[in-house]
Amino acid sequence: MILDHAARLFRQRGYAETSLRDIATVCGMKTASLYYHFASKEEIVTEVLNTGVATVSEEARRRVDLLGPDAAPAERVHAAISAHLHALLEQDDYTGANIRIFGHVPPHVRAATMQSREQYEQWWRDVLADAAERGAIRPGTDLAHLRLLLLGAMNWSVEWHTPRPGKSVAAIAASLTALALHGVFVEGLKLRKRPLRTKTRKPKSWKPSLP
Amino acid sequence: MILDHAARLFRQRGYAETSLRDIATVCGMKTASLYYHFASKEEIVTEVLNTGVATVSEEARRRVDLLGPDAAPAERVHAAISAHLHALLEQDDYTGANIRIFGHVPPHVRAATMQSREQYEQWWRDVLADAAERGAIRPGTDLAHLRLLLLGAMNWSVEWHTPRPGKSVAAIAASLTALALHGVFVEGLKLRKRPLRTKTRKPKSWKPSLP
DNA sequence: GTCTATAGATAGATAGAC
DNA sequence: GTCTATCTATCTATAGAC
Repeated sequence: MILDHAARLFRQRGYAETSLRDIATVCGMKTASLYYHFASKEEIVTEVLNTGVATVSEEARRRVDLLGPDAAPAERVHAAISAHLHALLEQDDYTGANIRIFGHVPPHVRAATMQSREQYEQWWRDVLADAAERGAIRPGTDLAHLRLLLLGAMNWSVEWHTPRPGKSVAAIAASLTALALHGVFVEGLKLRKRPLRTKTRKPKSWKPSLP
Repeated sequence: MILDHAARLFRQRGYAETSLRDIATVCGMKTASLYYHFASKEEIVTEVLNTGVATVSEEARRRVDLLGPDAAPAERVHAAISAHLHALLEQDDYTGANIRIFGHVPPHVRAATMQSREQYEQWWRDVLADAAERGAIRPGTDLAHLRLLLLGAMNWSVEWHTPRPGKSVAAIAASLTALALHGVFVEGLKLRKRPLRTKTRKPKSWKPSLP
């Protein structure tokens, strides 16, 4: 399918960096043939963007609804995080393309795909507001910041995650859920004194990876 | 300064979406004049990217070092988060441009700016590893995930933050630090029963904003 | 449905006058 | 240092044959 190839290229290279010639080539055809199926590059990218939101939105709703209406808020948040990351990193290329190129498409294309994005964002507001109403979220928490920071932590993973055996997306979801639930710091702990060092830290070799 | 204008346009519009003509225009000159100062568009973007990393790196080290070597790990992490967000959203356009376009520049430009990025990333590893060694981080925490998720939550803010009176960057830093330290969920709580509803949730009007 | 051929616009980059 | 003029490449898109 043409859109599948387009989504993959957009996710990998970006919008402006992907020409119709590139898309046509991986589809095994010439540039002009694309115009039998689509009116313009903007029509192609609009469909890719909308499909991307639909994919992650449906997956997230499905996974959360599966838990039933009386599941613990923490379970619901974990399901939402897990589903979002799955759609973004494993399901197909549409959601990842949306996240990577949305801010780089022409303004009227952004406007045309904004509404579906907003609806999905609203669903996240509802999930967190529901948890708060049920008393599961610490009073005083800024729910808007919480939502934006969680979505940011997830969305940015398209910049650094590379599928590898032993590096499961489920583990990322578990890490982020744990972070959201109870953080990572030990509190009320008597800190160990900083050990004396003559050198800074182990200059151990590290693999290049974003960011 | 030419690079200042270039950084602003790259951050606002993206790399491919910003032409040398655009940069020249806001500089009050013609395209050809840029070639007296720079050899190519790639040279311009390389300098912008490297300056972006230098800015955030210097600001973060400065802010953390200011606390002294025996400051509590939580204080150091808060300073690091606060400095990163400040550089990204308030200081100038270089860091924001780096975050937004790094994944969209030609591969050899990415390679040429990778090293400074890696060094800054390594500094974050050191900050978190130091906190862990001092016993401040819950055992079993995946430090690589923690770093990537924190940087993601921060970096993604370039996609949604718009400077507005009453919406301080310090508040975002406080929210993320609180999230990292102790999370937002109330634990061991007897959950309130979900209130019965005839309709879903308030369909209240909401303002468009990313994501 | 896919092709060849090409139009029309715009990009990065260069030559040379001032 | 900045300009005008221009080169060359590439892009989106169209026309029309098969």
